[in-house]
Amino acid sequence: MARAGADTPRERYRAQVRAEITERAWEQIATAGASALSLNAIAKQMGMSGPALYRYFASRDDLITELVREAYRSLADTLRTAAAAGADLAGLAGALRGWALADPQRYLLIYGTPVPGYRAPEDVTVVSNEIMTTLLDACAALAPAGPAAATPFGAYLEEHRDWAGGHPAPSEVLHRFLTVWTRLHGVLSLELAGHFAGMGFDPARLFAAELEELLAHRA
Amino acid sequence: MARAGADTPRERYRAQVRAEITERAWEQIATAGASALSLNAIAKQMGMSGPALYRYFASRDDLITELVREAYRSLADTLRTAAAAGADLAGLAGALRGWALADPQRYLLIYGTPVPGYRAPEDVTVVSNEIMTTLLDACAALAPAGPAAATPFGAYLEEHRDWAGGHPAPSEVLHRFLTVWTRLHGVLSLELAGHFAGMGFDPARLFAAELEELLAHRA
DNA sequence: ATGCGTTCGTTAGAAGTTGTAACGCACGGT
DNA sequence: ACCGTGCGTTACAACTTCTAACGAACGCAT
Repeated sequence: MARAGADTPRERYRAQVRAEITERAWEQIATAGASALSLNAIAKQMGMSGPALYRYFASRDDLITELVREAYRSLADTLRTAAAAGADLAGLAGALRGWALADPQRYLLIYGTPVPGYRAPEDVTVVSNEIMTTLLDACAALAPAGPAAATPFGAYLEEHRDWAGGHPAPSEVLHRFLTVWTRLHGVLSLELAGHFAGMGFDPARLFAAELEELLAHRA
Repeated sequence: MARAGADTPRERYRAQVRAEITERAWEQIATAGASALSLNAIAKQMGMSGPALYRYFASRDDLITELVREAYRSLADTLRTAAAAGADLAGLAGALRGWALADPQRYLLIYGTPVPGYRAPEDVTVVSNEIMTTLLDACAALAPAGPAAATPFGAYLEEHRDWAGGHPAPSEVLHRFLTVWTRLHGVLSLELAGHFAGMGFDPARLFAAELEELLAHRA
């Protein structure tokens, strides 16, 4: 009987083939988007017949789900590594932007347009929580959060802070985290979607300005 | 010879069929997303054979482009109407959110994940500019913009304001518009993508809080 | 070393998609 | 009343995902 993390030759081969499949899939997604991902094309690139891939992924959606998993894990690793290296919120924001620009479609696979019916599997919500916790920690480490930081929405969040998973941060910091998240995503996603393309200014500067204001008014 | 806006019976019929096609297309997109749009399914819903639709749209991408056009026009009309009715920036933000929530996939068709190679046709950039101008006007009408509003990025924008199309607003207002746009989009797109789903708080409150801060610190 | 079972990759095929080609028919302007 | 333009049809090509059945190779156990 094969255990979960067993290391039989068959499983090592299987893991390697799965890795090559996702690698080719990332190439396709980067150049043509997730909707254009073709199992047949991947199979031909690997020198196999189309149906062979179904030994490794039950369906196309299954492969995409694995890609979503990888994307979440990659982002969580990137942020955790940066935080472990002593990065503050500004450092994490920079790491986030770098990660997103390295493969825009990978970022958009997570935070872009979702398929209406799709439900993410349980394990990605765990990694998603790790990402949010890393940013939340950085927000908490920023300011002593004097009483002037109190906001009406922060007070409202006091009664709706279950999503923070028992994080000890005061509700003003939760509010702070949400503004950090939404604002960085706002600039980043519009940049990745190309909406600043013909406008002539450097999106990096807008991102930096938004981050600046985020660090200055620590309301 | 048929002129551009002619009203021959044939053209009226053609316009009506095209309208019904896009209507069915919007239904499909709303329930299954843009990537699941099927010309065949639309044709069967209308009681025609598949290839018949190619008399009205040269390709699937052509249909989607028309939907993008309709979405841009609809949003531009919504904002222009609200502005004409005397809505200030807060009113426009509310109109924007209402329009987005009415059909999330329609919003995401414009501001969501783009297909890497896709280039929007010229006429949608015109409507897109109208949308931005409406918001820009509302930003300009807000504050007298005292000298305290000057920002480094605003100064940078002074030399990169071609995209504003000769709008007379000072560069600080241009910066203000960009923050309004990116922040509202940040909250809205994460809400529409369902990333606040399991978190228990009301996204409307976060949107309102972000708008509040946008109106308060008119930096 | 020699089975034997699991797993892999194959081909064949079903059901779906977009899109083209060729064929009538019916509508509308002259 | 005619006659051309445009519309809808069926047939087909080329693609997609995905299932089914078959054969071969691989690895574990004896």
